[in-house]
Amino acid sequence: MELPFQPSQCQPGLSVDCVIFGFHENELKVLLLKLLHNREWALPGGFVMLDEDLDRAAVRVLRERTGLKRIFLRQFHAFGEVSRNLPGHADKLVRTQAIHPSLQAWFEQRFITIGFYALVEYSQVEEPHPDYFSEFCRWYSIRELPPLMLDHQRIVSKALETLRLQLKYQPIGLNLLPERFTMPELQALYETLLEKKLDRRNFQRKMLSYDILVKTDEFRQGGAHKAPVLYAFDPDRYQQALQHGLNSIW
Amino acid sequence: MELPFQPSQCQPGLSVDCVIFGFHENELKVLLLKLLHNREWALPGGFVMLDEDLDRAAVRVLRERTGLKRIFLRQFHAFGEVSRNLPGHADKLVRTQAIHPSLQAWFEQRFITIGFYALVEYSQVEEPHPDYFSEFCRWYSIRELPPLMLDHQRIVSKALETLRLQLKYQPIGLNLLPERFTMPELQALYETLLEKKLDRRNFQRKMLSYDILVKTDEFRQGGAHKAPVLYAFDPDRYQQALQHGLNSIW
DNA sequence: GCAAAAGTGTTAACTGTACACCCATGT
DNA sequence: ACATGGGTGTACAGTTAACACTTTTGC
Repeated sequence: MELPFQPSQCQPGLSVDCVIFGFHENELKVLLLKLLHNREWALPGGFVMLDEDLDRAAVRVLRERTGLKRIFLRQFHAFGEVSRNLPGHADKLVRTQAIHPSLQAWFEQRFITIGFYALVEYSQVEEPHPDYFSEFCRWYSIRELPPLMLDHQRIVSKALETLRLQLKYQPIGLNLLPERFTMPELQALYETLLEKKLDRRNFQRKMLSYDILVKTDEFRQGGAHKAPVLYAFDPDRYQQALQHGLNSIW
Repeated sequence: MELPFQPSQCQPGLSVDCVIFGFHENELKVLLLKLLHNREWALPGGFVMLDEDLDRAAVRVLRERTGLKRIFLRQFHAFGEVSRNLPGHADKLVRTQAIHPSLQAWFEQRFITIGFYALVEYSQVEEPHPDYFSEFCRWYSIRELPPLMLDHQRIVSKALETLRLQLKYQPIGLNLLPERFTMPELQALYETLLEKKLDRRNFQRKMLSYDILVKTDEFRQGGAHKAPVLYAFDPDRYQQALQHGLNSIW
């Protein structure tokens, strides 16, 4: 039986976990893995090779699960409470045959995990791939998450909190929306994240004033009403806005 | 010879480093440790006990170096590049007698460090205590830092960047200023961090509008001119402002 | 023609900026 | 008395929020 990784090649006691956000049907979703022989779900995660940069490990996990390379990925928190490592956890993994007995010692370690959050375009993720320990993947609306393993619920909450904080001061949407999108679609994203309605006209004006959008000469056809203009983000200006923020006090 | 810590009791390959900021004589300063038998300086840091929460480890480091307990301490980044662990580093430590040879293997590990930044009231830190590996401590203005060990320069830069980001959206000053302070003193802190002059009158109005200050009926006496009013932060409102930010777009 | 969605415009309220003026204190 | 720093006020400019009107499209 081939092992999914070599414990001797990995940084001990350290893992990365990715909260992968997608936006679909006016809902914010996260990609979760269904564990084998277990009713619980888990965040896509992995270990850090001894010769691998921390951030690269997160990129690798993301690539392996979604096939995507160029996405927004940001480190947001290190989770290091002793209590996040439940005593019987490794034992349970072996008993339920989720892992090979030779890996029990590895999973009995006390782990610190570095949380990353990723923003991906939902439709670009064709068929997410489960990892060695999981049965399959699924997108879940953050409003109705299934039971999650260990402290993964908390990790999702913290990621969401960080994402909402980002929304307040930085642009968002690139990586979450298709390359071309309409103003109402962008507004729907904001309204979902903010959990409140915004004025259509003021939203448009404000958004345009940030100067990160490019108006195309195309329209979203096929809708039941007036065809809305398609916009795209100006990648350079978007990056600028990410770095400097949209509205600082001083 | 007594060892300063038991490698077997510590989380392998993991450390915490604290960038401790203080404000004195209109300069932002950081507390640094002078390494033994070495011209380089280092951030106060330490290892994480196996039965110790990550955040607790940072609190402990801070307590051991400054004697302070109640201070602003925030995790800001995990530094995990492979390249931050220089090949000959452990060997050099042994050769210069900075560490006992029995610790060489421990220091040869690849380390990931979690960066924390702390805001402390400069005058409250009586006499900072060096640790086992260092000769003495000193406050350094961030504008003229001495040569720092490994990637500690980068850690300071990232902490400063984070602090300046905080300044843009959140209140600052509690923990950096004495309990009671004048408006011009608070302004000086902002001007130092922002590296620019602000209008005295507009600053006052804006600051008061945030509703996080309490005006006392006392004055700072002894100055050469009109005695300025002393203010204090309202702890509850300050906390609120920290959480919700001062001016969000939406 | 009507309802619903999208684009454009207008005004009033609010906020921020650039100042002027007065007060207190030590020399 | 005056120089300097501190407290308060005001007017103009710029921004935001609330809302009206017009256009397009499917039924």
